[in-house]
Amino acid sequence: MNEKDYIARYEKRNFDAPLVTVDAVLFTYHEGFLKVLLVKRSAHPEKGKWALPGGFVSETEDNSLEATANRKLKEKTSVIPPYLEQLYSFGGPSRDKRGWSVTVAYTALIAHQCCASAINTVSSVDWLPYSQISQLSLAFDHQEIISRAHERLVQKALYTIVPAFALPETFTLPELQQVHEAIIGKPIQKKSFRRRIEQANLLVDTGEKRSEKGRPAALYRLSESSADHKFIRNLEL
Amino acid sequence: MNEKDYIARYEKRNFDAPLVTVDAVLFTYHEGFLKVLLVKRSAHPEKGKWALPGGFVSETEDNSLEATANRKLKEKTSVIPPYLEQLYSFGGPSRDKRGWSVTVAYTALIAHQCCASAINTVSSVDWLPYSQISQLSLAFDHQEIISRAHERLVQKALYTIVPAFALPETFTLPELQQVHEAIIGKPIQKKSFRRRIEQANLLVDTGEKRSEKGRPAALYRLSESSADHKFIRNLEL
DNA sequence: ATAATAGTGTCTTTCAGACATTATCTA
DNA sequence: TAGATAATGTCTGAAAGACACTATTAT
Repeated sequence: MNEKDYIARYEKRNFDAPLVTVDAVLFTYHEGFLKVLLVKRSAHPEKGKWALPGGFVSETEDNSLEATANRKLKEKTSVIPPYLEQLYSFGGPSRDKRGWSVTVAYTALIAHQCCASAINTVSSVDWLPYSQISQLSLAFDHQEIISRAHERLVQKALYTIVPAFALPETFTLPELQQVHEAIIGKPIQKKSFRRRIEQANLLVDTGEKRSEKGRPAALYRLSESSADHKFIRNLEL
Repeated sequence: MNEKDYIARYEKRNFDAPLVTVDAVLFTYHEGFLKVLLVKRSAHPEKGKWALPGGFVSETEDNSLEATANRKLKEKTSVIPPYLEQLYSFGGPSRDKRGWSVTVAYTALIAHQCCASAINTVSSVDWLPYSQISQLSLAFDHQEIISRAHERLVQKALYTIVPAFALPETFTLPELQQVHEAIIGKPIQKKSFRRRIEQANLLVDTGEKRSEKGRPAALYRLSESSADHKFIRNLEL
């Protein structure tokens, strides 16, 4: 038999396959806190519990796993996040009561204001402070997924400026530092933080300033491909 | 309907689900070369092409994705590798002609001698130098998976001593440096390499020496949990 | 002027790069 | 002793930590 015939006769449903879902841990920064987007489950299983936004891969709608993640996030926030990165795949016989399942988890970042309206209009979707999540009873193994996502985000905060995607398009350096500090959970030396960003040319000065109390701060935006930049030396943890 | 009833009535086969496989990029170091284990496909699809060791998740045999990876590697090498880490999941409608598929890829490392006998006895499994793989026509998207695995291994070589798992349990420092150099593809300063390993206490001196030509080199083994150690500063690329 | 916040100067510390030097083995 | 390889000494340079200092706004 040649390959063409083999493919023609192949029947997926003759084989037992795990369930495949995609889940996203969407972080933002708001009012001093690192927050995670959670969705209250309206259907079985785990009905009524908070869970990560996500769901089954659609063979017709999705051209990639990333597409599934973006589609699911858009359903809940009405926008596609500016930063999305695959985190890890979790699989096993008992993480979902329906049977052997795999979820491909993504980490995403977005500015809080970007989807504030979409979220405030429904009660089943909300931002929860990361620090409080460990006290909740989440669906499936989502507690573990979130903690793994946070772990990785901490690392990113030490050698990239990826956390900038949790802020609006323009932001001040003190704001960016606050995000980093909220993520890693301890203060950073202002000088070290600014020096490395300047030397690597990761930000573009918009020329504008933002003033609240005290001296106005310069407003920056991310420069081209600065999301990919890795410092060769980490900040101290 | 309560959750129990829902689960009892749930029928996976009513839903179309992607195929789920696990593939492993198993690296080793031998005779100056970084090599990858490949398997010649004996069945459709992609029959006759070199491919990564891997296959479908078995809902009955496997308790996790890692278990699938280890099972598949053991089938080919007769041993379970000392280092196994999830790399990335690749998914899409066209990477496998049988339909929308997901593969969870792992990176693994093992000493060459560990599985030399199992591999030499069959012609369908072999170590191929990493540098030659890009010229082969591999099955599925395995070319991309290998190149992604290598990318990650290069990074690991710059801030961990994970490459030590490509060597036997005891090894010399010059050997370890050679592995790192084979991975990153350029020479490393001997002093820098040794200094950081010594300061972080990552190796244990066995007290023995190995002599070929010139001064005998001390034999070391990995110390407890040194696989998890991350240097805060990378070596130069 | 004072308080508040933004931003800089500069000294110290840490650790990798460079490369010369010494040590220990075999032939 | 010469050649080979292992291991160390030590100076330089780059970048982070620490923290004092200056700058710019509002009241």
